[in-house]
Amino acid sequence: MRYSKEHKLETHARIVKKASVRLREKGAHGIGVADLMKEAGLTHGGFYAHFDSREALVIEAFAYAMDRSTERWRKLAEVTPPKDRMATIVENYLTPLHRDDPGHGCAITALGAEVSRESPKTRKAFAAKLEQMVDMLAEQIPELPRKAARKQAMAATATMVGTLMLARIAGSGQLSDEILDAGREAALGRAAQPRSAAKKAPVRGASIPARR
Amino acid sequence: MRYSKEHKLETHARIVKKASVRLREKGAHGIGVADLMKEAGLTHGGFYAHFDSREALVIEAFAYAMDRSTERWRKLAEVTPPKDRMATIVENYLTPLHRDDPGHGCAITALGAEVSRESPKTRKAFAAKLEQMVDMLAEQIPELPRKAARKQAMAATATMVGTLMLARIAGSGQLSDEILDAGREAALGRAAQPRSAAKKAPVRGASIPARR
DNA sequence: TGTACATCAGTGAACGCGCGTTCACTGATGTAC
DNA sequence: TGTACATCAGTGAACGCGCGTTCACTGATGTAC
Repeated sequence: MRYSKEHKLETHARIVKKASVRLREKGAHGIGVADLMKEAGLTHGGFYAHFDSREALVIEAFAYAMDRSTERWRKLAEVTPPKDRMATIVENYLTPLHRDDPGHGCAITALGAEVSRESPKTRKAFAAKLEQMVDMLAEQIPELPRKAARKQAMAATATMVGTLMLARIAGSGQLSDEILDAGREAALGRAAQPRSAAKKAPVRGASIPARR
Repeated sequence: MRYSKEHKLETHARIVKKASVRLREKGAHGIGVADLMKEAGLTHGGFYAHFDSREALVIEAFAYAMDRSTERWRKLAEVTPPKDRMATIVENYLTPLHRDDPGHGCAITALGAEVSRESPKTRKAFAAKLEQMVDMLAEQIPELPRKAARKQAMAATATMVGTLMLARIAGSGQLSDEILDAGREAALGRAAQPRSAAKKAPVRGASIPARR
């Protein structure tokens, strides 16, 4: 069964995409090559026609997840008035929906701690994507000088990531919602003027297609 | 070789203590039972005289790490003027030393994301310890009403945890230090008045014995 | 245009290895007499 | 006090299993003639 030129690329992309979801759900070591291939409708034997090693797939899948998030926030910012951009991102990030669906959510929260323990190659690849994301967020604060905007973007990212992680540890009950509230308020207070809608239920996915 | 009554308890405690370090360093699944026992100077066969399963040790080790951290911050607050307490904790938390020594550092940052994927039993045990830590921190903000203090404690914890995680992803270079700076500033700005020493090198371990 | 051959993405069995767990055994020390 | 026995923390071999990786093979389709 020999396939057309694009077929291999499509298959490769499908494996990466599915892996990026399952790895975020189960952790960087929580799912094996065989199951990852099954996700893409293949058997494990074909894996090494696409990747040099399991680690190579992990690196690609992490990069994919980070790129999708960065792109998602960038698009969300694009359709939002400049002064509300950071606030809108925070509100879309710190939601019960995001907390309860790590597979389609932020790779930093889901995999960041594990990444810091991986090989330098994996860690550095992830760090580069992290910096890209921070840069993109800094661009959403044009009213500040570059360096200050970067600092604010880093702090906002840290608060969002930390809050989401604490909320996931707490499960999905009252404590968890309390944590989301606290983090949202803190990140909003620092990020920008709270929008009029700041106290209403967040609207994640309303103006931007849900990530898949 | 039959031992005295206390001997088993001492051995048990030693296994838990050593495991809490190695698990924070290597991740919740990054080190095996045999190596954990070797850390305590024992062989793997004796493990099940002390624990029902590997997971049981993991739960104890996580609880131990969280208790030590909570106690550490509580003691540090005790020797600090009330209005500087949160700031002092933040300064002691967000340091290159802490970033580069996860084994003796915060279990939330090192293991939180993995915990959220573990069994409900493990996750709930960890969540209970997290809430204890938040309560302890809230007590360090007596000038606020209970609920507001809790919120602030949660937000500060989230910012600290998130910042430390981002800094570890970034390694130990310039980007990483920039992240620590940004997080410190954000957490301080929210936590309390920055101390006069806020811009100097942090003094982690100066007034409080280093954790071991 | 038609035919023979080459290609290579994908299959499924097999590999070596490390893991969590089990188990028969050891032997120093506590206890019963 | 002295002696025989019981205890049980700790040892090290063995188990079953799942993992990442390798490999001989397949067969539909591209290519050479």
